[in-house]
Amino acid sequence: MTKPQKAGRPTIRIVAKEAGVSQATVSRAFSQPDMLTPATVAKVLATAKRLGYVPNQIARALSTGRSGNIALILPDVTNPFFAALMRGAQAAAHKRGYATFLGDTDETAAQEDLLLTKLAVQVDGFLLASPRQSEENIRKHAARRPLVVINRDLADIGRVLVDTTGGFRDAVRLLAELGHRRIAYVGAPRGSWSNQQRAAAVEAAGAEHGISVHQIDAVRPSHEAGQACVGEALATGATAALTVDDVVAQGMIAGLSDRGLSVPGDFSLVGCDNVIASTTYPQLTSVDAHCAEAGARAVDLLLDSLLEEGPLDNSLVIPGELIVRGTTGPAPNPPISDPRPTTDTR
Amino acid sequence: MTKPQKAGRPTIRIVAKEAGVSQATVSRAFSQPDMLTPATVAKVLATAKRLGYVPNQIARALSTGRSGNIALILPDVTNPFFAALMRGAQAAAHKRGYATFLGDTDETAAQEDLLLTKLAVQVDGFLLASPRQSEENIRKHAARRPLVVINRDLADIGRVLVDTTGGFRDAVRLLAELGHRRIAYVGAPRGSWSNQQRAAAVEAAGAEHGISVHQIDAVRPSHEAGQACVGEALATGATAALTVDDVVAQGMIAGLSDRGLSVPGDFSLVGCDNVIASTTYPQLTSVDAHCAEAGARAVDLLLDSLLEEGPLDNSLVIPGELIVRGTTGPAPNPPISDPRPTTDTR
DNA sequence: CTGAAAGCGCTTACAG
DNA sequence: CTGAAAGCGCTTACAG
Repeated sequence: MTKPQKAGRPTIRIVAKEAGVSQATVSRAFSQPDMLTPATVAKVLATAKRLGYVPNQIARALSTGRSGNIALILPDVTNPFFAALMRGAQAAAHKRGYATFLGDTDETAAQEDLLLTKLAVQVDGFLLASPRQSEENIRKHAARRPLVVINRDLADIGRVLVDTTGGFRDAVRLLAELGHRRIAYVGAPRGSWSNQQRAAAVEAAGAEHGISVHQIDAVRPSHEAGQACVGEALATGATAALTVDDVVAQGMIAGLSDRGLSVPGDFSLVGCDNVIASTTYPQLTSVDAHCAEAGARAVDLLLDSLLEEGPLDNSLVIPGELIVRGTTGPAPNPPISDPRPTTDTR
Repeated sequence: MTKPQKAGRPTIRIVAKEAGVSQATVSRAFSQPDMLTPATVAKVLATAKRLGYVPNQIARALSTGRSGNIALILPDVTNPFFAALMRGAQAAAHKRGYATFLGDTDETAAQEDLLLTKLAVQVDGFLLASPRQSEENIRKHAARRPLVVINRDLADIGRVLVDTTGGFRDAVRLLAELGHRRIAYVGAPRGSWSNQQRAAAVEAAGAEHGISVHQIDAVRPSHEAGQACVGEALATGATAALTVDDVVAQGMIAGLSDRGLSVPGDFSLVGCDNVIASTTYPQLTSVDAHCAEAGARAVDLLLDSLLEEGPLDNSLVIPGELIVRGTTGPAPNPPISDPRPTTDTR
């Protein structure tokens, strides 16, 4: 086996010989220039540039134990929330000189575990978004490598939490003021922290305003699942729904329109994340989850922790607030009923 | 500086001592087990497992020159086309034991160049999707590392091309049959291969069917840009538009609805990619770009090429076909005119 | 089939 | 401020 592409790249030794200094000096010119005379640094850097020398990260990593990489593990890049999160995280990492591995777990705990294990040696730390895994397992991985969790509340583990409680409470209040008396909350996956948090907020706010809340579990936070939930929502007599994310809400718009029902005339809808919300038609009323910011702040938390000793135990809460757009309106009077209650939407 | 987390991980030496064999034998038990007695392999693997030993990829990479990593460089993960592409690529790479770096270039050539340079030493090859960079630059990088380009046609460089020509021709024919006589093509970015290909297909098919085609450049392939193009499209007297992707088409739906115009009653629309097409309202008629498949096949091409000698020169064309949904209908008679021709949509 | 040893390209105490 | 040398954890000709 030939070692691919080795031929062309100059090593530290070549540069040292060419510049008439030792390897150590070349190394220092790049990593600790203040240890050297400005003149030496200049000389080394100049010949390095002339030869096209770039420090080999892999060798550096083996020697120092630091790779300059992080990994972002998430359930599904195709979900706009995670895409935005990733964009924010990648940009923040790049700004601080780190490269980013991506691991898409396809919403499964097993893939999550596998990726965390496999990438461990190649990264200085992990970002784990909306983990589907057991707490015990997460702690096991966190003990091995610095790890920041996004949207899961685990004591003593670095975490960034988007707290949408306030936004959902405001949304319920808005619906109450608009005259809605029965509402639904559509969530998924059942075990996810974000979902539980939002469900609880809706429940509490519903009680406070004296309106009844029906909880619906979607199979997955997807467009299809949202569409498929419309029948159940209508069957409860709800005139409005809040959903775990905008994708599900958008699915519900489609499901309602399948039945000839329009939003917000016949039914009101509130989504969450605010990433595709402004692109749907009609534009979604949504709780802003500050996705990109959450990703960037998680990177900061992780990289800051790398500079210090001791375990990583910072948590950061980003409040998510309600953004009112075009899918919330007065309750219909009388409440509409499902025009095709017996038909499966699939 | 303490070397982070080094303490816990057993090395090959520990395993060798514990199993009573040499380091070479432990190494071979993992990478070339058929060189050893089954009994030896079993013994080594057992003690490795007992000690929790996992081969250190970094050390392996330094020694062999192969990292087991690839990088996917793309303009914007937030664009559903690229998100789907990435998902396909990452899954295919993972299936073959490779980890994937992600580089988001924010649609700029400079970031693209930077990421390609910085990641070079850490990867065995690159996937470069819809490059915004000069051909010369791409060739420079391709000479350094195996590289497969997606949606750019560069002779002698490995590439996967989604050929949507047929789909766009069919779309124009469909519009002609529906009675449309003036249509628009809305594209971006101007220099992109996909955009040029689609623009040319629409132009040619328009000529063939005797209908006039007006070309519009959107600033960026985004929802906002699509929305902003509606005025220009209506001003040309077009009754239908084809767009470079679904996001732009969705933006046009919004822009039309801003003016009280409905789709497909007042205006017909054809998008491309078919990734969010089924989630828009109304559902978009779109040309399927087989995004996930393109990503997966590009990975296969790249990894296959790593096994052989010589330069990488395979190209693969994936045809994209028209999927008719709800945004294409008969031409309005007479053609509608812009209800607010002088107002800026922004 | 197995081992001893050199080497991958860096970094970093330790001297001077 | 600079250098000689050991070491990071593997792999792989080369012997036997």
